[in-house]
Amino acid sequence: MKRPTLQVVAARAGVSKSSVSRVINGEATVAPEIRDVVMQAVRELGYVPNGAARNLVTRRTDTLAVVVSDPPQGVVSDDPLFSAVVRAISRELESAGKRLVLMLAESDQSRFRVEQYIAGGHVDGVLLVALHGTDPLPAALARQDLPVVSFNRTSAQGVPYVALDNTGGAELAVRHLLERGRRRIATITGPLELHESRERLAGYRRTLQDTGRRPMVGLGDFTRASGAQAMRELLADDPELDAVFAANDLMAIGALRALHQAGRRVPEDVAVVGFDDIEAASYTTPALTSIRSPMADQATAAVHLLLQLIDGGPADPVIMPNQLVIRESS
Amino acid sequence: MKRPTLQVVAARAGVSKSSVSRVINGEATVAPEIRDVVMQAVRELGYVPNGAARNLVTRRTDTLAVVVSDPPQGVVSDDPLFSAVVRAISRELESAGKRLVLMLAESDQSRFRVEQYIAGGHVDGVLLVALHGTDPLPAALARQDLPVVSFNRTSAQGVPYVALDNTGGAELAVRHLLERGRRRIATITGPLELHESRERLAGYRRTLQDTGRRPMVGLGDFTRASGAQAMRELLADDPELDAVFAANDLMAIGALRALHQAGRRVPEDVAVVGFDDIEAASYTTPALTSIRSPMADQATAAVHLLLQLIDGGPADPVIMPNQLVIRESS
DNA sequence: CTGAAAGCGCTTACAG
DNA sequence: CTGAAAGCGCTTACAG
Repeated sequence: MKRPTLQVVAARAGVSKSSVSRVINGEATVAPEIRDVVMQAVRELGYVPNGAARNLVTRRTDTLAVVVSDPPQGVVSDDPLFSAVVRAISRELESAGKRLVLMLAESDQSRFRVEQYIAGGHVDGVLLVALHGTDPLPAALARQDLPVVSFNRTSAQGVPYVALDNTGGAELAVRHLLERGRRRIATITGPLELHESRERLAGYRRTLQDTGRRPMVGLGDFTRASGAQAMRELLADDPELDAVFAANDLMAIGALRALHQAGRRVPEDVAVVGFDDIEAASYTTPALTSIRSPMADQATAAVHLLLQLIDGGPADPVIMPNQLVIRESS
Repeated sequence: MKRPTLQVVAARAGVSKSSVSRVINGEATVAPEIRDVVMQAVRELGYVPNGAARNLVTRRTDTLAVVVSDPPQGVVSDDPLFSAVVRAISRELESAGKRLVLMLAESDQSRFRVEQYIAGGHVDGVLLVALHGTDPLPAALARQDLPVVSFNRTSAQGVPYVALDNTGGAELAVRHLLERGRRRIATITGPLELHESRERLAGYRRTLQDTGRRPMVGLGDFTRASGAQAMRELLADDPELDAVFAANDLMAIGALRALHQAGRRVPEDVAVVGFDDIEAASYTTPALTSIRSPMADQATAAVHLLLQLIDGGPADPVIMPNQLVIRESS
């Protein structure tokens, strides 16, 4: 059975299509008796406006795209934070009466599809998550003169963002290790294509440098396996190291495992600090000290910024502060 | 600057709108020279068809909704599997040229919004994830005569599903513990509103029953914290228990921690088996034995089933088998 | 405050 | 194979 249209609601209510439309859209200038008879008809017929027809004329879709631009290995979208971020975004959009189209851009082809989709006028704005520094997407989207907000800092000009204070977070971590009396503090980095990885590394370097210590850098890619691998390499390079700052918790968990296998006690022999404070950080043995990133708040802020931008408001970048959470591993 | 329409492409190419439309949609009956001149104009103008206008007439949107019907605590959407599932679905849809609208239905209000959205003709089909046994959504959606596939078995009649063999998985786990010579095997359940929780519990009960052993059931809700809590209670009830089957890995991880704190060695004193085989299972100390659920395959199968249904094909339920992965904890 | 009419940008029979 | 015309289901000036 076909879905009823405005037309048939109007017929049923004995008024014009215009009036039905006005009632549906809650316009003030409608006589109460017309409102009532229309609402009655709407209810009886189970009428719901056709979205496509409405979008076509209003040029609004009340839909925002969340584009996760992530390499195929899934640096970000396999991350436990992914759910938290998507969830927070979804809730925020929901309470604003908007919808969320999720697109993963893992390849050039899918990146192209994203652009096409956006160009097709399907969404009112775009939230970019997990960009590489060299990602072509922000620039491409900015060209479409559609509101865009990035969840990371980007190299593209004029794309507003809501970012973590990654440098500051790394400083917190390293300073904490120094205060604990650690002398040989290594770091395990995320993939260096990502801004946040570079910033966390920079924070580590700068803090060590201020105290005249030598940096020791192991390369990871934000996965547990890479954290374990980098830890083994760091131990081989300097068996005397007494602390490690991993640029995210997953790698810290991998490092804990590698340290355990190498017979090192944590924190007695080697102190470990992670970054993100995912739920799993409380459940490792020993429980992991970490830098808490307010991901949910960041997501909320990003959505707000985007909605504000869509309404023609200003778009000043936002930097979210972090917090050190001390547990057993340091 | 306004986006170009079919109209202006036609003018530029010196042909009718009909012809442009045919070229865009790749119809065979177009003269090569017309095709060329149209493609040229499309390229020069950067033309992309307006989605709303197209949807309005074709009645297809090439968009599918993924509805995560989850209580506010987020039993499922905070789960590490959430990313894996969403990711697999997204990839599969992408390769089929479809889009994904993600909706979380956490309250009656948001459930209503989901229904409205679906009724608005915005999507061609719906994939339901994480249903309670009593969730009203499947029935409500089925009434809209729109293709629906559930990621769980549902109580609603006529909603095809792709489910795990939860009962069989639980049997694998318990049988394994019995083979290891364990005598007092407890279980920690998921929230019993969820079908899968009940099925895993049923598999546990049946297997124990077959060997005449007494069931010991602790109630959890799929979170780590609940696993730890249930483990403490089970230990208080029966300090002699020598094995526990947790209905998911997160709870198993919580249980490991509680056992550690209670001074029990794993697996010497108590063997532990989880369910799902999330990545974290390999990184616990000791590494966790688990039942591997082919979540990605399940997601792929669900998408296939839905696409098939949309094309008017049959919709036979699918049950995915599980596999025991033995590690150090048992 | 209400209604008739135009129009949003496409696709699709229908002639030719 | 191509084009003119109708129509998808809405909203929105414009009269009244």
